[in-house]
Amino acid sequence: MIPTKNHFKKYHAFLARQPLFEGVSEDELSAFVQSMKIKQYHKGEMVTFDDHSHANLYIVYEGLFKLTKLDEKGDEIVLSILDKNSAVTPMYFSPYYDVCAEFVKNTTVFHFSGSDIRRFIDKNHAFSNNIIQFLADSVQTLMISAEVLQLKTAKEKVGWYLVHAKINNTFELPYSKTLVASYLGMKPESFSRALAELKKEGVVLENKKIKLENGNELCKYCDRVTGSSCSFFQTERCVHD
Amino acid sequence: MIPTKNHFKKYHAFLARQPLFEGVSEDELSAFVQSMKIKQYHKGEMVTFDDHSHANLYIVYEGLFKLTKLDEKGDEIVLSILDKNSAVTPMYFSPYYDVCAEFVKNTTVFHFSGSDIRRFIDKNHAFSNNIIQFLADSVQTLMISAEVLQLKTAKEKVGWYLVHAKINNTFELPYSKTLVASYLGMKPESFSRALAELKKEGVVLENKKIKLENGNELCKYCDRVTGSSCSFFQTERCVHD
DNA sequence: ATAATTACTTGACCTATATCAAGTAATTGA
DNA sequence: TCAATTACTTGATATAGGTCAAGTAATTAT
Repeated sequence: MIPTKNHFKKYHAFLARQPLFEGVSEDELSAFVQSMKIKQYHKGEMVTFDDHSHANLYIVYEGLFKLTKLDEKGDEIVLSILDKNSAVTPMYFSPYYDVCAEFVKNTTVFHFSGSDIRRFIDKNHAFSNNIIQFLADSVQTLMISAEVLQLKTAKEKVGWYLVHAKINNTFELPYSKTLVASYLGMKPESFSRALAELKKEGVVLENKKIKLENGNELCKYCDRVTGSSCSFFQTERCVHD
Repeated sequence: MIPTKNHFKKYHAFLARQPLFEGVSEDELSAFVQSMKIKQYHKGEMVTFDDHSHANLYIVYEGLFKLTKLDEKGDEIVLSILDKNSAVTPMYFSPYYDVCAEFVKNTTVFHFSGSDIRRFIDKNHAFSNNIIQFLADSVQTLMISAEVLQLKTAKEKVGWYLVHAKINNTFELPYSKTLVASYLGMKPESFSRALAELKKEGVVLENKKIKLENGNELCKYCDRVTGSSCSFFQTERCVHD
């Protein structure tokens, strides 16, 4: 699907808000919108990147899906959860690396071909730097995930996940328990039991809303990078130094 | 330590061989060598990146160390093992992300300051693209590690690690069993038991040398990305399609 | 509005790998 | 070269979280 003139302004404005396009001029951004393709996926769909789609860069306009890696036995790991404004680019990966996108909701993604992206990188310095920052963020996120998945107990994993919702002030679990559990590398049963443990510590999750008795019950589950965007950070209320 | 004129040519040649500097002209490379600093670390040393060293890019000239993340209990995960020619750049990471370098052997690293690297990226297109490729490779490696660590059994993890040595034709375990075990997120005892299991399948590890009865015993532990550089790949001897 | 489906919970039980312990083998360093 | 240290192995035991089962609650679709 090619964006109609009708929608052009809307998409332009959407891209302008993306960190990937920060510092990119209006004119240059228009060139991006011109080369952009739109694709919709249905809830329940599972798509693997083939040689061709490997070369693309994707930005989620609307919806929800998870990037997973499946093994022969049918077990899966969730590499990341992507929703509105998330981006993913397998374009620099080996074409033999087969990840899978599983769509949790009906989803609209914008994508750019590998050759277009390479052209933009070559002539647009801000964009090139944004790509570097985007990849570096991905590296850091994956390193933190590795740490969470390998070092933390079930209760600590859930506490760690919930503390994000406290820091961004939504106090809400953004996805279903099952989805979050799989992202944390645990089974829904274990997630449920971990929540029961946390309840004893004053952390209650009631229809996706997190309620805290004193307000600092989740601090012990926080990591420093996440904590650095907390309003408590570097005050005496914060556990980090 | 600043490189002496004496060593200048040697270091220049070393950098010229690094993928990070591929496509960078001789002259430009000389500018890199000028701005380069050298640091040596001793076996057993443990160093965390402070606000300042966070900004650097490091390349290992000689030696061996592991990048780890420690938790309060003293448990650690090994994010990567770095030896000659390995590179690492925390420069794009949050200054609050505290990883640790543990030196396994006496090690010499070259490093470049964040501001120098940013300058090089701005004026050198090939270098900028190399940085993008380097970060993308890191992302892919971390994703594959996540998969190996979460989805595979102890025996599968060890088999997966050993298959690399078959594919690169060294048939040698490059590091100590304990180090490899920690990289695979397992204890030395489990590594030892996994090796005992593999022995039953015809895989023998004898003073770091891998011996195979038929030659294809490790193929079942291979992943497609690793397998794509195997001489069996896309022949009938390969398990991948 | 109601049936069907999916999400979540709780209990009983199982299993892979960690832990602890005690030993042998290999490496390092005076 | 020999003592000290570190690396590795093997067995016994513990445990966190997975699996299976059966139920309730919440969504979704007709």
